[in-house]
Amino acid sequence: MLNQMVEYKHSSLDQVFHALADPTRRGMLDSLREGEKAVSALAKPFEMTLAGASKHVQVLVDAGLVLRRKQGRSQLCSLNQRALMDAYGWLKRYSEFWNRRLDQLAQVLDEEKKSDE
Amino acid sequence: MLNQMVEYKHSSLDQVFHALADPTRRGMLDSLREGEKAVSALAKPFEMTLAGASKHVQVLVDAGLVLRRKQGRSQLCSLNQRALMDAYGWLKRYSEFWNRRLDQLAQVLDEEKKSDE
DNA sequence: AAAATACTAAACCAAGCGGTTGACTGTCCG
DNA sequence: CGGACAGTCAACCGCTTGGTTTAGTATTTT
Repeated sequence: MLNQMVEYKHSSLDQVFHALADPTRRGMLDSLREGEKAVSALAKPFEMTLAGASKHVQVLVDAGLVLRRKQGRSQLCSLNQRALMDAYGWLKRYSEFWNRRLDQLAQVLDEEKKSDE
Repeated sequence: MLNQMVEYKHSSLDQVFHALADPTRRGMLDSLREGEKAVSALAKPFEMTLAGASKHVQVLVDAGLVLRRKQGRSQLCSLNQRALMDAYGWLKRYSEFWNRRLDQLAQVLDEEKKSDE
């Protein structure tokens, strides 16, 4: 529980977006949408040593995007909603920005249409 | 193996998320929501040389997040919707993933509630 | 007990990043 | 015209990144 609180300390958006900026890591997240997977299973689709893949997983965990739990000699990974939603929420403001602009545009076009008639 | 990576290779998402991973650049995007601004105006809030800020703007332009047009000796920058929406769209899949999971959870809880009654 | 599996840690390397300075190109103004 | 202003370019610097190899620790299998 202390872990959970400390996990998202400072400016996590830096870490989250950085983690998302790599195609291997985005591929791993995609893969995790199918369910919990071991590190070696996540690594399989990529031409890379296990050690390399393990480092990518660590980046995802540090960013709070992925949770890891030990089971036997495996580390089972799963998606963590929190950090993804942080990034999603940040971008949402821009979606709202553009929807507003598009609404304004629609309004302008409507006015023009009316004055045409 | 590499085939499965092809989907993400050369992806502009790399550039977009990389651009978003820096607080200075996110600050510039925020600033641009107020409207078109010159590079020097974008640079002002940050303790940084103009040359440094100019490089950040270049990263945003390369990622397709910002448009630049010349006016006199100024370069006027504005938000570009496309790349932001690419990133937003990518993350949206995870929002859908979690909504689905939450729906399932709600359903399970509903079932439990019914059998309690 | 021995061997195989699933990782992580550490050291290393080339390439890239964020930042600076200094020189340069245009553009505006007195 | 000659400065001042807005910005980019190029070289450089220290640090980080993505990848490797090699070694080591648990854990499972035989």
